[in-house]
Amino acid sequence: MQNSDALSLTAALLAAAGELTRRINEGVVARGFEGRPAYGYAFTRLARGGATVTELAAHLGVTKQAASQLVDELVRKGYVERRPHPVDARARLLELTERGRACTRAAEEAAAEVVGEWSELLGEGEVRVLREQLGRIAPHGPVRPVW
Amino acid sequence: MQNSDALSLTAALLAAAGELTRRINEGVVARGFEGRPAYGYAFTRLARGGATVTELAAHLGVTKQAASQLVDELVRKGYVERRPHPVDARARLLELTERGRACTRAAEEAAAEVVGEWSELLGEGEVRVLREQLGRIAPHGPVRPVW
DNA sequence: AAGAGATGGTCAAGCAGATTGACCATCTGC
DNA sequence: GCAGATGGTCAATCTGCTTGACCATCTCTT
Repeated sequence: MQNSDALSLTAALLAAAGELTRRINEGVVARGFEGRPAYGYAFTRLARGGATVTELAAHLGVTKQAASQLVDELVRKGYVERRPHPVDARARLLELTERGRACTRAAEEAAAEVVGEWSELLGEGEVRVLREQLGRIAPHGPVRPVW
Repeated sequence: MQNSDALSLTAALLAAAGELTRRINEGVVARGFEGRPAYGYAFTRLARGGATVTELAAHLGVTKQAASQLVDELVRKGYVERRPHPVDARARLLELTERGRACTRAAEEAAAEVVGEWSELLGEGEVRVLREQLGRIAPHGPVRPVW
């Protein structure tokens, strides 16, 4: 294997990830929600039961201040609520509103649409293999690309 | 296929792309070059003969002003030279310096190192299939992820 | 040959999303 | 019950990018 092939794999990964992210965002917007891709990564964390700002920050790989600003935005747009934490009076439990859950579903639909196209191209089994292999090579990769 | 699986494929793609990008950058730094991941995408364009700022901007998917600022930085650090364009007096031809080419080689080595690990995990053939499939599903994807 | 519009590039100002640093309230362990 | 750790916010700042304005040069049409 040539060294330069390794860079082309990087480019292919970034192209595929970028394309998918872009089209999910488009699909979400087309379904009547406003947002930027970062929302999705917050939603996937919040969807499995609430989280604190600090937990969300860790999930996103940003400071808690940055996560807090994002949450401000999500609250302002009606996707998330800040509720008192049941056992820790310092903390607040972030929870998706009904609209937040609807937006999550819209993202899933949009993603499924694109992946559906890919399945037609490669076959459904191949796409499944792709996901499994990606999971094996970067099980703890960052949720968002570094650059 | 469940809709939610489509999002997990997105996450896996982003994780793998982010991990690879991060490790290439680490490897480049470890080899004595300073930079951020964006450099690499500029280098790959400049490596195949020079380019103008406008062409570089198109390659990177940013405005020509942003590309010009990046080039300022690359020139300041000694990776790139602005030379007069042979046939167009408005334009300038950007070219990698010897140091710029060395940095490109360092990135290729670093990338090959990571991909080598992946080959041990999946097998070399599987990695090649991975690259080909990614190329098929997003042949015109953006060089950098949208978010 | 010349003028109009397109194009390459830069300067300047502003914005968005992130960071660092300081701070307060509350929790936890000795 | 006190000391230190932790959750969260406010404020200031930074970085990378955008938009808008502008000049020099190219290209097309006549």
